[in-house]
Amino acid sequence: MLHMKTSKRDEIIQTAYAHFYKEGFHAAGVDRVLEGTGISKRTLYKYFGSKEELIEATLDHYRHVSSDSIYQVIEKKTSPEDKALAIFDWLHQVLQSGHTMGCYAMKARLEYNDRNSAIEKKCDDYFALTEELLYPFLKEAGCSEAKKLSRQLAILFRGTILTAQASKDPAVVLSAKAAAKVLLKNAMT
Amino acid sequence: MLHMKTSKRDEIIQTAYAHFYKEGFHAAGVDRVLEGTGISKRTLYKYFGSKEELIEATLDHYRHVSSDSIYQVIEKKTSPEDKALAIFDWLHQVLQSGHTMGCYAMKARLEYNDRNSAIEKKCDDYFALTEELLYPFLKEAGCSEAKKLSRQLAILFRGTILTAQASKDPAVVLSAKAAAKVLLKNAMT
DNA sequence: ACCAGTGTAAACAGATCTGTTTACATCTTG
DNA sequence: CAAGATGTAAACAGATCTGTTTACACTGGT
Repeated sequence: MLHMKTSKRDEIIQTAYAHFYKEGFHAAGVDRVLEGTGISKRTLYKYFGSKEELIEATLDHYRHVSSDSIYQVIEKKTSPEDKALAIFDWLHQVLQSGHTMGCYAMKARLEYNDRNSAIEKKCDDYFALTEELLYPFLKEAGCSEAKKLSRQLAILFRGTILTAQASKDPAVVLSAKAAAKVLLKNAMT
Repeated sequence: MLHMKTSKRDEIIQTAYAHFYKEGFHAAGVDRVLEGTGISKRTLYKYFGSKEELIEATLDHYRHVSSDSIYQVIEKKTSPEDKALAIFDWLHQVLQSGHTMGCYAMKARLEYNDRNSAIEKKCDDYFALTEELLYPFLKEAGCSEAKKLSRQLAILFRGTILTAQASKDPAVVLSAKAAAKVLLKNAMT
């Protein structure tokens, strides 16, 4: 029973996630999200108090999916340097698989800037993940000012996601990874 | 006569630009954009065939305003290295003046991804400007692979705009500028 | 068999969206 | 003054938006 509830909830989240990702948050209405799923609006509004609450849930979903996917690539690397740079390998891989929709959280962050602080927070928390992911590897690699570098690489990484989405050219990622390598090498005193 | 026409057109563009920037493109309706301006919808649809055509015009407007603003900061710098890095000074200045709405073209690009190719193109052209702006300065500074570096710095810059918008912390820009300096120095063989 | 829980389907409310059309005011120019 | 261009105001069309409500079907546990 509780299991079925959760699965229904997840079903809604996944459908909504796909629609919002492809069409945008304001552009995709709740009706269209549910269209053809056999799920009624009533059910949606039972699990989620509002469309924006549903969006928050999809951001949680994105965080989990995205995190798992990145760590799968990281785990294949051995050295802490390679683990830190693996985010670029991950992105390159994603782009080559044909996914050019960019970062879900970035879309949400820009569409709800100064409009919904709960959504803003979920996005900002997601952004913070990149820095938190990088830090221990940079520390382990023995680089000076690991905190500062993790922030710099995270900034570079965000720019890479956006630029790769716009240009649809995976080579952008290689270019950015080369820059990341320079920054990493420079921090190794 | 022609002058008045143009001024009316510009008036619409500026009002629309402000609304779309603050509220988002799908979130701001044409009615709300015109509300309180004394301009009728009929006039808007005379100058612009559709809302999306109007959005294209606001992107042109943003390109001009933004370009002029950046070059004003660049002109104060003397060395080509400082001129190349001036985009970060410009951004820092913008943020400290309280503007935290991010990049207008970035918003448009993400909101109309795979939905309107004319808008996508205007945004992509805007993004390309950064690289085109950087290139001659890097070349003049005598750095190797100026093309590659201009792209890398542009990527870093885009990430900086996004991160600064989300964090609302101008210090992010200083951190990114430091990274840019490292990349620049590294390219000076 | 019964009842509570869970679900769909669909009408409904009230707002808002893009875009058109009608009617009327104002302003310039001959 | 008269003609034409340009503008506002406002109704209108038809679609879509979020969110609520009503009515009814199914299902599992006792």
